[in-house]
Amino acid sequence: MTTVLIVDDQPLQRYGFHLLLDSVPETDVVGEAAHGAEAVRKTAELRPDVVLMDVRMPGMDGIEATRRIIASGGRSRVLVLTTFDLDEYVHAAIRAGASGFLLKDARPEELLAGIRAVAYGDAVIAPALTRRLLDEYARYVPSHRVDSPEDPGLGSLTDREREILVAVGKGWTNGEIATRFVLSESTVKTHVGRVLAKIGARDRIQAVIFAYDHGLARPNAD
Amino acid sequence: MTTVLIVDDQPLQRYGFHLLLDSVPETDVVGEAAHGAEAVRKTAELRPDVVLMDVRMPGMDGIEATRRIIASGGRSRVLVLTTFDLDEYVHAAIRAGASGFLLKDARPEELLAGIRAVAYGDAVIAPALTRRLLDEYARYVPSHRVDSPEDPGLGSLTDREREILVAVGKGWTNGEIATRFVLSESTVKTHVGRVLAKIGARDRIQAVIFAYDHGLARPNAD
DNA sequence: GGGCGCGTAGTACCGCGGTACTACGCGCCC
DNA sequence: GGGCGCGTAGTACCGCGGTACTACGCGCCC
Repeated sequence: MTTVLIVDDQPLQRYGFHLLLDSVPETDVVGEAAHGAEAVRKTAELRPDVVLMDVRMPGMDGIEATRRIIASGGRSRVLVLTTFDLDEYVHAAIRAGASGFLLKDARPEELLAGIRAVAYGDAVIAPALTRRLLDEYARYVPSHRVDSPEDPGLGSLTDREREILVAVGKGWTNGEIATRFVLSESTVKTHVGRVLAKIGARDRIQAVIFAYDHGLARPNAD
Repeated sequence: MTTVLIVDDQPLQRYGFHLLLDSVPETDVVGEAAHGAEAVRKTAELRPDVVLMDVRMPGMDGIEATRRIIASGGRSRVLVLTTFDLDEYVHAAIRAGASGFLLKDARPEELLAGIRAVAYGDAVIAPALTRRLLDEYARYVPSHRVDSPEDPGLGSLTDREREILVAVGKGWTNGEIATRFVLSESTVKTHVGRVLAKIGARDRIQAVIFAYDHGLARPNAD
């Protein structure tokens, strides 16, 4: 039996969730809360297995409430429900320690499966949000154990390529680099292309970021 | 109708998937492959909507096959199936560009829902794997911190424009910013254009440099 | 009530950026 | 002497980025 606390500022929405959860035997709604502060208080008091948390609420919102609930150290897990798939919310909620994110328009079975998974200690994310999460994950999370022999790229650059990267880091266009280095633009493109491939950058913008992150470019006084 | 290519080295396993997918009207199995190389070839030939990809196979494994399929630029999406929830596989598969990961012991409805989501362009992850993914994500992905008060040029930006500049500083394309901020690409272009004009940048590359020089962007661990 | 700033959104257009090739001279070294 | 890394250069092609507009709803304030 999974105990659930429903948190939403709209009574009708709470009622709907309540009805749904009452319709199956494995969940038991132990309480409701209309805003963040009440959610934090009732979680401490009722110790539900799962807190079904709306994000947008007057006063303390769902993210801050999640943060406090997780920080309090209880074993209640939080399943966040968002109407909009605004990333700021998702990021903030992940950081706050939520166990899942589903969109409010999820089908009933999805919601129930989500609650089941969260109660079990797993986590769930709505498919529509997962796509972007994976993209971002792939970009930021270092690929330990797989590749990266300590210096992904930089060491494999030739002297010329490093010069080119520095020039790119200054914000110069291919044409400007060609003029300053006395090369054809084709040659510059060839070099830039190789640099991008070696450092794993999608375009010169990410190369600029790479240059800054690796100390190849340094802030000017503007 | 979603067309599916089944990739698994075990004939019995393929047979099981085939039966399952044939049992519902919305999926159509257009082929099978017994190893990675065959999967790559048949994907190019049959152009299925979804490739159901086993990880562990003799010869070219599912990860490498996924990498090649995604790199080839077709519109086939890959749903990876793992028997074990080994992290190395998950990481590698995310980096390879897979649209989803499910455990082989998933319930039939989960698998079908997964295929549906992936075909639709979304992504899915088995709840048991999501937990760890979120933890790692929260550890590595930097939070959107908007700091740094008054600054020449910077002060004339509206809040929205400053948000856009920060996003540009992360190396995001206009399309990515539009998706993450839930805006049209036109709107993003309008914002970016105004930002460039206000800070006196020629293009977004100089805007990235500006962001770094003014502390709006900060190096990540990479 | 009208003006204004802001955020949103669209159309049209063009050029730079990036990819995918091929090519070749030069110097080095097995 | 042939292979190889490197720097140079070209062609072809396409898409994203950026510009130049217009437009409109909303909230604020004179």
